[in-house]
Amino acid sequence: MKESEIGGLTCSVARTVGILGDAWTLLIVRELFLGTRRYDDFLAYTGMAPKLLAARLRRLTDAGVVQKVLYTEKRYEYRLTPKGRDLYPVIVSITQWGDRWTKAEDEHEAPLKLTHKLCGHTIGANLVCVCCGEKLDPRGVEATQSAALRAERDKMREEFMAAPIRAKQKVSHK
Amino acid sequence: MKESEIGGLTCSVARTVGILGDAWTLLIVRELFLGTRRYDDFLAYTGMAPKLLAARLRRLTDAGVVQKVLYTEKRYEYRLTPKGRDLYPVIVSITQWGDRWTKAEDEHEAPLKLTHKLCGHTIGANLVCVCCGEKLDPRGVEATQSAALRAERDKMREEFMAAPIRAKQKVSHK
DNA sequence: CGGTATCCCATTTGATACTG
DNA sequence: CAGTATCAAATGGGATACCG
Repeated sequence: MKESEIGGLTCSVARTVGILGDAWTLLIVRELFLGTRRYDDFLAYTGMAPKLLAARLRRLTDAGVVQKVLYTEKRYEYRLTPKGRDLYPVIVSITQWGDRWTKAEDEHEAPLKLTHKLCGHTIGANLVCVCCGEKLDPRGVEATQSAALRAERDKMREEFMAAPIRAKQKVSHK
Repeated sequence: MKESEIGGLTCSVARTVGILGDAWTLLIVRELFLGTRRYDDFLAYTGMAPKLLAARLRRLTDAGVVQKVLYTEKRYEYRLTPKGRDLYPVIVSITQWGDRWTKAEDEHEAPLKLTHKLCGHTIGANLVCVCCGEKLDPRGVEATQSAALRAERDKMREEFMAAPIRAKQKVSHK
């Protein structure tokens, strides 16, 4: 399979990854949440090549995550749509994981401090069950695959096993 | 800047993205949370080339997200470390965003149903403030950059503006 | 089964220049 | 400011071979 085909799979992770799944795009999303809106600012703060930025912004607008908004006669800026703003939990989760696990020895301060306006405290974000409000962890959650997802995974596995080399190996054992 | 240098920045998002920031790696992490542990199973369920899988697994083990565990005399399997397991909020956020926004017209069922064992209900995960328990959204949170982050961003911007072409453009306006 | 190594072509990246 | 154009270099990815 090609990287570009990942977005076409049944899995929600795969589909999301098909839109956001590269480093530059995630940096762009970070910038959007920091308030960056202009082409040159994205260039300046991410350090990426113009061609790449253009391609990524097109992908994000095509996906409906970002929209081009006219802000003067002929100047556009890029803003998150509601769909894009809904990526907030994703970017916060990523940020907090980075804070917890990638901090350098001599760093005592998180690069980005998130303050919750409502209670005035620095945020530790938790992922909780909407239903009962308890914190979620892998052990407390059971994942059930839909019929469609299971079918697709089984098919991938079968195709993998049926590859010429694998098949030949099986035969050679007789 | 090169994509490979992103992980060296001050920003937590950039550092995390330096480890996880490509489509294949995120699919591998998905598989790990689904219980996949063996090399060939990763190949089968992701459809990626062996060379790429080897490179990604090495990066993940180097980063301490995954560890190789001997499960027979000479067979290794790949498991999430505590650092890796802590990626759960990231992968769940991604999954749920995909469920909400990338579902096809004729799909009525989420590909992956997450059931919270404690309360027995399908999960809708919320990101909440640890302090007051309220749901977090971009508008309710204020992001403050650390001195180090601000310095790095300013430097990037300056370097960008100082690039030969930009400088020349400024001069030409005289 | 569980990988690593190699060859090879297609695509992408990234630095820089150029344009409206 | 907001992009396109160009081009050399790197990476991707597919097939297959090979080893414990």
